[in-house]
Amino acid sequence: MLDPNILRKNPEFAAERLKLRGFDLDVARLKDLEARRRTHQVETEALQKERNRASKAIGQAKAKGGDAEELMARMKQVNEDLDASSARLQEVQDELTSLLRTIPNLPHDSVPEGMDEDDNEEVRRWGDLPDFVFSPLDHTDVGTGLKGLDFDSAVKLSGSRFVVMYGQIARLHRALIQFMLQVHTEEHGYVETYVPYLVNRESLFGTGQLPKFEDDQFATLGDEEYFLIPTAEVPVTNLVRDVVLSGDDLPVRRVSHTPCFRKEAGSYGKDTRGMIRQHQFEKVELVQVVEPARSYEALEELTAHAEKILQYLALPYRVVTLCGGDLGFSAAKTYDLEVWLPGQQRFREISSCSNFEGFQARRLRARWANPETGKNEPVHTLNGSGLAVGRTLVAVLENYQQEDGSVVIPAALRPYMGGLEAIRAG
RNA sequence: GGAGAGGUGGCCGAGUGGUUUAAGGCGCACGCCUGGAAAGCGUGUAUACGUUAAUCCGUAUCGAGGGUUCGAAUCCCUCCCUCUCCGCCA
Repeated sequence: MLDPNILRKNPEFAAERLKLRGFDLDVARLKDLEARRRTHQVETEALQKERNRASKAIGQAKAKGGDAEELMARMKQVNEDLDASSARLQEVQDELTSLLRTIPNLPHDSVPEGMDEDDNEEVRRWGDLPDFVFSPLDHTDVGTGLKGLDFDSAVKLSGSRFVVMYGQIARLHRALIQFMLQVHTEEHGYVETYVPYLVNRESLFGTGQLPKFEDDQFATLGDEEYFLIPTAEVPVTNLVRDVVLSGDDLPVRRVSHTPCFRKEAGSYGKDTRGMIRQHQFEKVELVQVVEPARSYEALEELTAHAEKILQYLALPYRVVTLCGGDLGFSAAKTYDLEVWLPGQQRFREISSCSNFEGFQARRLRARWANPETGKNEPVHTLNGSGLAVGRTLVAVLENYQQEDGSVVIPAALRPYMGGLEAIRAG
């Protein structure tokens, strides 16, 4: 949720910033609703004041054994007016709230203009693109060739957009998770965090998936309503919901490995082959909760932490700043890490690192006691994949494939693979 | 699945229809006291919105929503959540 004071005091400014992401803020409607809210609020409060005063007078009169009939009769009219007035106020407030909830975050000043991913701005590249003497396969062919990936069985069990893994490939997948957790906890100072994979409606609202993106979420059937988490961001960030942190608690840095479940509604026919876009995938997620003044510094750090994994794995990648039009609903600024996939001859997203500023924090009522102002103020929240495990497996299979169909195991992963140096067929 | 208890400010906790304007305590902040500290004493200490130059002040908020009433933390209804015990269970 945006800071309501910005919308109240300077809606033109908000509209200007929102234009950058292609969102059209109806300033006239907003102003009209605000004006009406104010009118109805003043009116309602005046009537409430009248009621409170009269009630007290009645109480005092009765305490003295006096007669309060006349006063009580007069209150009938006041109460009727009050009912009507507060109904009008409620109506306007509901309309304002639902409008407010559909407004995305304001992009940061440094966010480039643009409509879609073609307008994203490349910040830097790391690593040399591999030079294959043969024509590299995509991960689907590499994995099925090694009998480590099985999409046909997954279709039987569940349908499309799932995978079954066997043997050393399944183990490699697990090794990636262990390796990522190891680096982030031991080298980057994150606290390993285990969380529920089923969450309630309130949690999804807190991080911004609801109410707007309910169609993308899997939910359980039956009396109890649970949503399957689309990312660990949801449970981990919601840990600070309704919490007032002290300055000493900050920054909060948590890393969590979870499966993620997404309907991928609206991406029918996109990436149907292989394990790029799955309904279920593993991810190691980095979450930070920081004091507002430090959040952009934290975004750079968090992005570097995610990059470190790709560097250890010697996977070439680039960093792009998402343009306004490509920015997620809750984010003020996002860097995507895109890894090179030789099978597709292109860079593909493997991590998304975002600063949400106070947008999530206001929804979550996540605050900190600012020693300078002496007030409880919204914190800033950030997160980023460190990394998407399935896609990292894809990148390893494609970048480390050999002409004979085997896959060399990156040196950094060998300790997690019992020293194994390559995965071979048979 | 069954039975019971509970939800009040940053925390604990009193409060069964009207001086509750939410007592009291803890914590915190400031002051007094002190050579310095502790103890003690005093003052202050929620959020949002409205009003305002600012203060004052007003209104709302006692898990949520609805109802009864001139008036609800308190009575009634519905829902949510937490805890305890029993049963089942990896």
